[in-house]
Amino acid sequence: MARRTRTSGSLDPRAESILRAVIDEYVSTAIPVGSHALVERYSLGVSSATVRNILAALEFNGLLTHPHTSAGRIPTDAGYRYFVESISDASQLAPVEQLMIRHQFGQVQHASEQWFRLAATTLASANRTAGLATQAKPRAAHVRRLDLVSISDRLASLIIVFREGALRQVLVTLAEPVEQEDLTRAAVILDGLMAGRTAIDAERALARIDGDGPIGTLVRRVGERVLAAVRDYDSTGIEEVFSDGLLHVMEAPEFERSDKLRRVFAALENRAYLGELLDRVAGTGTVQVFIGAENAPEEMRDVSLVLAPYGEPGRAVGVVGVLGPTRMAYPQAIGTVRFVSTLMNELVQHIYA
Amino acid sequence: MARRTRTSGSLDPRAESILRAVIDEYVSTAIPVGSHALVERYSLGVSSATVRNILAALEFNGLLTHPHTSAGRIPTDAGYRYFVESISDASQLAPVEQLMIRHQFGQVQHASEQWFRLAATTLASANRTAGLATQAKPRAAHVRRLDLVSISDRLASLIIVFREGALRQVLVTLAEPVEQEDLTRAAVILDGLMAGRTAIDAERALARIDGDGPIGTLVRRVGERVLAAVRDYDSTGIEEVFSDGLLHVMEAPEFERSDKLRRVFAALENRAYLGELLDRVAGTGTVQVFIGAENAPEEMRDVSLVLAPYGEPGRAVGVVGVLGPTRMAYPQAIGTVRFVSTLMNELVQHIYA
DNA sequence: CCTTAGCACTCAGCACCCAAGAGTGCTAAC
DNA sequence: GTTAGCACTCTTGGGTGCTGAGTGCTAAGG
Repeated sequence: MARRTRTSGSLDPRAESILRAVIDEYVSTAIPVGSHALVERYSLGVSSATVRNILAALEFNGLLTHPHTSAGRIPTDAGYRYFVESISDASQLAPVEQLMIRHQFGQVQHASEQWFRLAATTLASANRTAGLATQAKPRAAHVRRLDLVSISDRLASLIIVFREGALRQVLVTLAEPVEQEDLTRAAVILDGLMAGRTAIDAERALARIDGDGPIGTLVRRVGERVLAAVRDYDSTGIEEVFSDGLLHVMEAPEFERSDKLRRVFAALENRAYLGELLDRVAGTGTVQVFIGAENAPEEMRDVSLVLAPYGEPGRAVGVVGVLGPTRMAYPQAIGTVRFVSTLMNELVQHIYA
Repeated sequence: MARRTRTSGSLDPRAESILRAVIDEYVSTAIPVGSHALVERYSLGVSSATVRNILAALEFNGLLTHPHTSAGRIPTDAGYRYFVESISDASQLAPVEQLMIRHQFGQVQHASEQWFRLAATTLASANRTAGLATQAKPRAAHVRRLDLVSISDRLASLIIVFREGALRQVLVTLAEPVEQEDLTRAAVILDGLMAGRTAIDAERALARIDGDGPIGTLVRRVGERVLAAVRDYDSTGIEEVFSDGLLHVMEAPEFERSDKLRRVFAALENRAYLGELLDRVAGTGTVQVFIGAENAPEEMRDVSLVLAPYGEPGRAVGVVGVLGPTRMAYPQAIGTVRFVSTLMNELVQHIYA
């Protein structure tokens, strides 16, 4: 027994193919898989006894485990990890699926802010898991445009458009009634002052304004609000994590009992950790997989994430991905996530071109 | 037995107080309540045998039921309905709670579009149920402001501000490169043309534009997109139903098994029916309660909704409310929903003032 | 040295039963 | 009209025993 004790390093090809078979089988059935089922369903060319020996070795290596003595084997997080490492480069999405996804994206070209939602929805339905996506967010916010719209006597709506097309709307209460004309005038001044600038530059520019006259005070007052909004936009790590397809996750038998399911929801609400992951992923240029207990937070223990960044490195970056049970079809997930992220790249580049 | 056979009409005061006691007890414990528990915990001044007689009568009237022979009573939908009818006018929220809610709303006065989200969140946490809210939406959309912002050579962002402050952003691809200057010029023309108009008026105005010169074609092209956006805004029944506090619903023991819980999620995704309800509620000026099987769709059978409209009748109307198990603390729910809706009224009136 | 057949052993899952307890409905007395 | 008493019902939980899947080990065979 235990011919190999190294947990890392590559496995004997036969052991590896059996690991694959176990994962394949378990991912599709959710039932622990025994030696007999393996020789029956996969042409391994050996008897169940031999398979048992290999299974025992894989278990010794920490790649498989037993729910109980007389049950079949299930992959451990380490087992999935090994599996994922061994396939992640090769996992290309089938052309049919590529086409289907591309088609979906073709439908909504014009509604920019909907892209990332669509990405989540697409990923969810393609993998039957939860899909996640964030909007592309820049390193340092650049204001592209400012506008002030009168809503009532003393209330105006301040609209800020950022370079990558994100929008912020802020209500501004005014000390005294102001006409739309004056608002427009103030907006033009502010626009000239701040457009194309980052928060720091804009602050400097604003400081040079003289506070004389009603327009001057208005500009100053609104200017402060703009700065606050820009800083806020800068500081929020993740904009908003849009998720879709939770119903798919509910279907997984491992979340049959609602307390298990609760944890999944809690995981999705754990913005702090999600944000950390997203940052980490945004740094790398490629698909990243986080499996079960590799995630620090307790409630993430039985879910896996497959995430990929998109956007222009150093300018605006967002993340798309998938969240599901650790028992997940990783090759499929990695393939679709990678494909969707390249699609999103194209869309972002289209904007910056 | 069966001294009274009328399902509607008022009950003998003693029977009513026992119905209340059953509901009160069952709502807080989720355990079927028996005659013994009632005489023990509520000072009814009669023996359990008498209570049993009354319970039997209430069951005959369809207000209570039995899960099985040797179990206590639980309220039927009709029972809840009777109960709700008997208290709905009186249910004022405790001043302490009013203060707490008011305080929460005080925090975010400036971020208009966040109001309705806050309403949902507040309702969710106050009732430990799911909170729902839609944005206030006008009968006929009035455009308040248009703006065109260059994003790249042939791509511009069209921003439409509606009277009640809602925003729409649409990407417009251009046949040939256009400078921001020309975009601004076109935006000013369109703005003059459409501001303050409904879709029908704006269409007429647009038709009168001559299509000459590059600006003319640009105006026409963008104008079409504006009309499409306005019509779209007009036609979507419900904007978006924001919900929060699903975790609370997951905690309810009746949704222990995830297939039951699934139905709740399905109910939330049933936009068609929700939209219908919201329309119905928006028509009336007051809190409406929809209990269990009173809802037509199958997946709504075991949830109740407490909804109230807010806004200015005939101008912009939205809905706030609560979704939870039929075993819900109705007086509390009705109280908070009513209170939040009046708060939202104040906010909307502030905008239209 | 690896493979395989055979066999004893383990253990979850299921069916089944039984006793306890909660609660009812009915009857007869007050 | 109310209540005590009682027989009856039905869920719940614990306990038992069986079955089948699956393992690990051993010994024989290539």
